[in-house]
Amino acid sequence: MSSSAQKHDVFQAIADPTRREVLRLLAEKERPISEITAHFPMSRTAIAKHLQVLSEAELVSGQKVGREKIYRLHPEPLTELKQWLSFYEKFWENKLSILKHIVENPSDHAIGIIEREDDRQK
Amino acid sequence: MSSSAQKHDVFQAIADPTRREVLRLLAEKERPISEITAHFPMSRTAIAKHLQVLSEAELVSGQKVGREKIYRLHPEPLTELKQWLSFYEKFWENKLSILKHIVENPSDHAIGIIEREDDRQK
DNA sequence: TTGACATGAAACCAAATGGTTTTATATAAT
DNA sequence: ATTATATAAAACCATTTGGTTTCATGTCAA
Repeated sequence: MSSSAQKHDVFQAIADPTRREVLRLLAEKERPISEITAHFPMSRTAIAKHLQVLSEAELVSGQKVGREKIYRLHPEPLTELKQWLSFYEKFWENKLSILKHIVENPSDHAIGIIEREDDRQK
Repeated sequence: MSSSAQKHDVFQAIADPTRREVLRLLAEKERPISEITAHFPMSRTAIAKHLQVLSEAELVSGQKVGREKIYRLHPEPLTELKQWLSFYEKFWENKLSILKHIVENPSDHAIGIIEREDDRQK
C-alpha cells in the first residue's frame, strides 16, 4: 500500500467494512492507533494501513501526541457522497412513495374491478 | 471476477468510477450492454463484468430481449448507503453550521458560541 | 539507564480487481 | 443458407488490496 496522496477517494475509502467500523469508532471519540486496533482481529499494522487510506480520503487525520498518534474523524468529505446520492434519491423515493400509497390505500389498486362491478349493477 | 451472488455489496459496487458512470447512464434509460460499452474506452467484456458486480449488489438487473440483454437501474439498495450516511450527517452539518455562523457573524466567534450550541442540545 | 510501549517502515504474500484476448452460441437480417 | 450482431464463457495477466512478519526508532516510566 503506497502512501502517496490523492490515491484514494471517499468512495473507495468507505468500501471496506473494517474502515467503516474504524470511522464509527472515531465518531465516538478520537483514539490512538492501538486503541482502535483492540477492536479488530487483525494486526496494528493492518489498521495503520486502513487509517492511511482513510487519511488520503481526508476522512480522518492523525496527530502525534507523545508516543501515540491520535486519530480523529473528519466527516466533511462525506458531503461528496451525499451529493452523489441525492441524484438517485428522487428515483427510489418515487418508487417507494408509490408503494407507500398502495399500502396506505389498499382499496385503490382494485379500481378496475370496482368499476366493472359498478357497471354490472347498472 | 466470479459470478457467485452476495459477493459484492453496494459500498463496493459504487467504489469504482466506471460503475458509477454506468449507473448514471442507466438512470437516464435502460440500455443493452453494447450501448453502455460505447460510452467507455474499454471492451464490452469489461463492462459486462462491471454490470455483473452491480447486479450482485442488486443495483441493476438485466433481461434478455432477442439477442440483446437490456439492463436497467434498480436504485433501492442505495437506501442502505443513505442510512449509513445519515449517521454522519449530524456531525458534519453541525460543523458546517458552526462555520456558517462564524462567517455570518464575524464579531462574536469565541468559544462561547459553540458552548451555547452544545447546551441547547442537552 | 534500562526496559516497556506505541508507532513507523519495509519486505513479503495470497487473493481480488480490472482489464485483455479467444472461442462459442444464439438471434437477426439479407 | 449465410453472414453479421450481441452476448457468454473461459483463460490469462498485471496491479492493487488486505493482510502478515520483522526490524528500527522514539518516548515514557521505574
